[in-house]
Amino acid sequence: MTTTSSGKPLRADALRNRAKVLAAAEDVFAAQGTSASTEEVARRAGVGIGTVFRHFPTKESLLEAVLVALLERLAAQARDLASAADPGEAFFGFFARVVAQAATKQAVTDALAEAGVDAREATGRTGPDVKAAIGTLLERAQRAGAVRADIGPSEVTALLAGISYAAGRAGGSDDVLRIAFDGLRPQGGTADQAAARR
Amino acid sequence: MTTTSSGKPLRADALRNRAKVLAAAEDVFAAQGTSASTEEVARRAGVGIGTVFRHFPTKESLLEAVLVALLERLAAQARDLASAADPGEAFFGFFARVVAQAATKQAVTDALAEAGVDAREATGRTGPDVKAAIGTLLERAQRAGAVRADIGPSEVTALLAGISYAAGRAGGSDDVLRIAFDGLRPQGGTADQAAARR
DNA sequence: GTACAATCGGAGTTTCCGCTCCGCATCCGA
DNA sequence: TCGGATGCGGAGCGGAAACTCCGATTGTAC
Repeated sequence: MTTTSSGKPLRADALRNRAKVLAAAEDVFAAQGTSASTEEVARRAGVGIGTVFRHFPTKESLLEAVLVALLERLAAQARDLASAADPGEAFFGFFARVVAQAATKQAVTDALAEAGVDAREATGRTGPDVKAAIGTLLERAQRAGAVRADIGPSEVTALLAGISYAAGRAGGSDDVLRIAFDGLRPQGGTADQAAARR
Repeated sequence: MTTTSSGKPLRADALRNRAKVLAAAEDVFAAQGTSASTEEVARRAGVGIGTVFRHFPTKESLLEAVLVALLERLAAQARDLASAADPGEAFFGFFARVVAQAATKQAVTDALAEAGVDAREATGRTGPDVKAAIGTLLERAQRAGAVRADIGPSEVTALLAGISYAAGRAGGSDDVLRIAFDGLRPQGGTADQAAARR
């Protein structure tokens, strides 16, 4: 991450500017949505527009870089929790934390959706990372009996994106989260069986 | 809905064109997302751009009209199911139907989100309609013991929006739907749940 | 049938935004 | 310290999309 795509080492100031731009982009996109203008990012970063476009030749590539950074941070958080004492608590805690973040930062939701569908270039590389990290978190929780056994990382990621979306819009995210958690726990039987039993 | 905002009766052709524009807008926004151009809508409707802007002075107002139409249709569907034989089936069937629609029509998701937050002018009038219709559906299902008793229409609407969003992006919508349904059912109260709730 | 008003159509205007270009500033190796 | 290479800044280009305006057209009352 310290070189350009052509392999040349970057000058010190260029490296600094690249970081400034990335941080500013993250702020701006989080606050105003992904349709915020590149000029706004440049202003926030305290650099010229030309600088932004030199480091990220396309607005799409800038967005992608921001999303990748978000996803990497998510993956790191998930990995940190992989060795927690209580697997169930680790899994649900991670879930809740992501949703809480998404409530204010719309970009997180987009990032999660992106990770689910990928099709993008760079996210196609970190997307699986997130899914893998969530996967181990999920597996441990399942082995501990805290989470139902009949779902995989894809379903969790999709649900995460959906609940995050809901939390970002509506106010009462706690209740929705509770419903999702209950749905994720081991069920007393299949849907039909449960219905027949009552 | 047959007069302009100034109260004058509309000419017959104007009325026809207005309907054509609305239908075309619904199609276009469903297919290409809400960022589709007004010109595209006009082309699809077979009218000039000027006509579109006369009936809907702003793109936002056009979008709003489309969303209101969607919400009204949703509310009508919900009301029709309010007298179904099996309240649980009615509730979950409605839920599944909405999600299935959202998988292809992104606009539905936006409409639901809009209904949850409103803040808009016209949706502020039909949003409550949807919520009320869902409310009766929910209440009957709750009284029949098919849905947990500790949630209200707001939570259902939010969850509906979130799951619809997830279904529209990721592929495996069935599994996510299953998780949501299980979360919506009355909870038997596993040891963990009982411990967590108290 | 006629006249008038309402409506239509679409070229043109305005605004906004992604992106380029190139003279100037800054860095860094010798 | 000095010179070449690298990076910076921001005016400006190109195009897309929302919205306006007015002559042509069409519906409707009499």
